[in-house]
Amino acid sequence: MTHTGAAILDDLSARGLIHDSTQLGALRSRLAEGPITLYYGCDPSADSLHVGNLIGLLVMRRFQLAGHRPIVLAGGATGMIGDPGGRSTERNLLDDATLAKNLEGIVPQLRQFLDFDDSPNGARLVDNRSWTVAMSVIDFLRDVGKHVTVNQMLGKESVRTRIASEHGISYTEFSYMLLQANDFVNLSELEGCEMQIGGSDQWGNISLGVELVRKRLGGHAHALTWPLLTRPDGSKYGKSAAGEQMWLGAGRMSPYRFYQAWLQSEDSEMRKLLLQLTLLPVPDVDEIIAEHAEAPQKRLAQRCLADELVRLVHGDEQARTAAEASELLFGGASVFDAGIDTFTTLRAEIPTAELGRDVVIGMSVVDLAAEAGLTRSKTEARQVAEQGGLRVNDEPAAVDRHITDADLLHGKFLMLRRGKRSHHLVEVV
RNA sequence: GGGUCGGUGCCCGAGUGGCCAAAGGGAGCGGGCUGUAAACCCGUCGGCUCAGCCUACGGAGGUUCAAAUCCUCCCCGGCCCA
Repeated sequence: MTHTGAAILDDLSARGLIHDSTQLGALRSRLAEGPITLYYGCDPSADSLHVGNLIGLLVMRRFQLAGHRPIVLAGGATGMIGDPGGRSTERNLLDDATLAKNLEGIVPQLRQFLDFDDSPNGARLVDNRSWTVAMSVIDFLRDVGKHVTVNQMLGKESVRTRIASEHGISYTEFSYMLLQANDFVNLSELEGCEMQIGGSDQWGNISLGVELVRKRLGGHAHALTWPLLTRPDGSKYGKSAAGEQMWLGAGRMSPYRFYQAWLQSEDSEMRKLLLQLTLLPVPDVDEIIAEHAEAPQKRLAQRCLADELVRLVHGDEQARTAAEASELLFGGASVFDAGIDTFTTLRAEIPTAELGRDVVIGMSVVDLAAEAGLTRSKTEARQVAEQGGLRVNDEPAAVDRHITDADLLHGKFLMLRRGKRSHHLVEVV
């Protein structure tokens, strides 16, 4: 067990994970007294979590490893309302069925990060619908609304920007922060929860919750936020360099694609990413960075990051496969030496088109590239071929190249490659 | 409601009867260099049955041998007046 007691604050600080917080001194002495219960809210608006949730999950993990008790709040109720922050238009309300389906996808992902066992610091998953749905309007106004002034609410950045926008903000979304604040109160009462954590964009909502807990219960309430993870150009780490949404669900983004996305991180970002997105001890990270600096072309740091993350999100087995696939596609080995099991593995990791044998044999590469989805059109395929960027089984293919039996490896696989980084597999069925 | 300016390819933006699939820039894509990077250089950048054809310049009609460019009506946006 690492960083017990208050030492975890020093670790978080060393990783650059503390942005806003309530009185750090008070929090430190509280943590020194013994295990604390804390919570982190996830938005269940999709059936998978995404990179935006990574830091939260990991910070929860760090606390759990330090002996504290994490609660994941799946915002079933708040998810139906929608946080007004960061968006310019009204959000669609989620219905029960969608919510249930989304939770089904998210729960297994949470289990990858946290131990949900019976031990004193076993994680808990709660849904705020359990105390929100049953609450009457009268109770809400009396127990929550009464303690918060509209002046306070209007002062929040998320509300201000929405009021200034042409679409405005509905009363429903305006109420969001009250529901979230009420969550903290309920978790405090029901679970003895004393702290809420979240990204810095949540600070407004979180601090309101802290105030409400203090007013309503007179109890302890602490809060901590981390800075939002951004790229050097200021954009969020929500998408890969290729522009794909970075989901944690294998069904939405294959482990290989996920691995590749992190592998392509910039040198200048590596220390921050390793510190904030992995559980590697700080000294180890510094060692990796030092070694990386001596031979950046080896991309040791990127490999460590990608490997750690795939292992955390998808497990050891997937991390191994993703690394293997990457080595095969980029390591310089010939596809002619690859066994059939390798193709079977690749098949699950990269886009694969299934086509009939009679269709493929005799087909021109240009047509095949377009048909397999490697290019958007035949014209594009032709242009890529003319510029020497189209390959069949790693051999440059001219525009007039046609597929023959000899091109089918193991009698059924064919590797199409566009440029250096884009691969499609064709499987004859 | 009146007036006025404008709506061009993924985005910005030239073009005001033929030489326009339409300047220039950005993004994208391929090549070179390299580290599956950054920067930089070169090329490419609507589609197809590709020396040609088809579809495109807000929408629908019209004038003309010929329209993104002219005319009519309609839709949408900016600004000014009421």
